[in-house]
Amino acid sequence: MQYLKIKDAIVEQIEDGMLTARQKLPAERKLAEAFDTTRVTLREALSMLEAEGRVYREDRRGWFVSPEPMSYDPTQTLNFTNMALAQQRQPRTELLAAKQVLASKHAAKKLELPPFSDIYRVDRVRYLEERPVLYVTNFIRAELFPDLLKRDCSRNSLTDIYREHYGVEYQRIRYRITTSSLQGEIAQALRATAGTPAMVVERINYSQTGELIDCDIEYWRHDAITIDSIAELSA
Amino acid sequence: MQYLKIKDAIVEQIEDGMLTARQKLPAERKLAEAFDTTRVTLREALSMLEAEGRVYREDRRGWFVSPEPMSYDPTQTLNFTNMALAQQRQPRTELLAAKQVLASKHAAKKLELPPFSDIYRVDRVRYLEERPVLYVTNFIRAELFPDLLKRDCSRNSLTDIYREHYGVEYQRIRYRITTSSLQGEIAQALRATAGTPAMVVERINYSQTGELIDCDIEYWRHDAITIDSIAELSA
DNA sequence: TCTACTCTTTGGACTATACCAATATTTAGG
DNA sequence: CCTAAATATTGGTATAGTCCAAAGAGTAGA
Repeated sequence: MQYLKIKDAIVEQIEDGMLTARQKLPAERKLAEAFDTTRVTLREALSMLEAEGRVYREDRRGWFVSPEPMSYDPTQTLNFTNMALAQQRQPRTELLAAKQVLASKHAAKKLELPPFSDIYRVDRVRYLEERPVLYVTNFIRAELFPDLLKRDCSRNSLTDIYREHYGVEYQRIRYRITTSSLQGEIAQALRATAGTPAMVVERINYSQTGELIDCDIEYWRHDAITIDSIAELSA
Repeated sequence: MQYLKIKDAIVEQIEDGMLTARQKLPAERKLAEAFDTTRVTLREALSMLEAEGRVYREDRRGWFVSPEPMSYDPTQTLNFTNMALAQQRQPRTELLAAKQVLASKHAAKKLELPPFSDIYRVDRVRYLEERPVLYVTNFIRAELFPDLLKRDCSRNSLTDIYREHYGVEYQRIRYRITTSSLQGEIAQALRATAGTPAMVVERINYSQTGELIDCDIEYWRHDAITIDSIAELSA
């Protein structure tokens, strides 16, 4: 089982600091030669390291050393930007689309609305140190936020807009965490190869008055995140 | 991209009910022939389905259709058995080892104890419908539970023993969720191939009096679980 | 009927190679 | 010096086998 040795060798180089976070590994053909094996076996080893979250790849660009994951507490309202800054990371957000649409079956169900209701849909990609790590889609009950899209969604966080312009704040969050893999446009937006392991966080958010506000689906590159939280039991 | 067609064909068969939960897929060689391709490509497709959580494999035994994941709320004290029963699933637990050991560096740190302290270590494998899905290791502060190992750990849940014999209950839980992959003994115990995607849940549990009781590391087959919880924000 | 041994099938791992399209790099041109 | 076109490199996908050890099935013996 030769790929174990390859794995270990690469892990050692990472831990010894020969390879540092976000650094590109040599080309597959070069690595395969260095380890005296074929690309197939080499890629087997790399895929395993990818599953462990030690390396990641960018589609057709190569393999890179994974940086430390960001710690994420779904029970905090802290938005991505503030969460990142609190951890001395460099966040950036790219707005892909913000528009009013008719609710899909899936979105309508999540928002507890009849099919084809008017909702807002906001798609964003979020970066850490210029690496795209998160693809988020928000579905928002339109009737709660008239003219939401006239606010500058590309510069302000949604939670800030909710609070400042509509007096609405998150009070209760239902979340679900699953593992899956990145496909299609989402994979592309994250510069990932289809099939890259992912962590999926789905949240449904309720306001102070118990009203359902919005829901979001987050696709994280799985090595970029660790969920970290505390639960108090009321017993 | 032929493996996409293979994926879709298999997904379709699952969704049409031709293949049902826990059913074994045909042998790789048969499938490869059926799709007119090589085993390498076929395995590529299967690995992708594995990453998506639609199929799983048992080491050297073959590929199977993933059943519905179990929903797991880390903020509930419900132990595995009750959680499973509440969801009409059939749980079983196998005790691998329960012994008093000297704390490893890692365990000592988690338990906030000096190195080489006396602790209990309990290793268990948990099954759903006779499929091994979870490998748990508990590290327990020995001084809080004299003679714990004389109780029947193989028949009773740890939380029950804590409560009934020592009057200790969980009050606060710190948890961390990561994705990784199964390796070595853990993979073996779960009948998994090394490298199988996994969800890792680490918990540190505190009692009513705020005292650190124990911690546990849970390795889940990633397709067997979805984390499902609610957070109330105190704002 | 149950156990122990044998044979066959199957998954895991690996070699060697090939083609294509998207990158990255170099070169030529304004 | 900057831009655009030509070229080289590289990752993604696929073919066609091979070898091995574990698992499963079948068989013979107690």
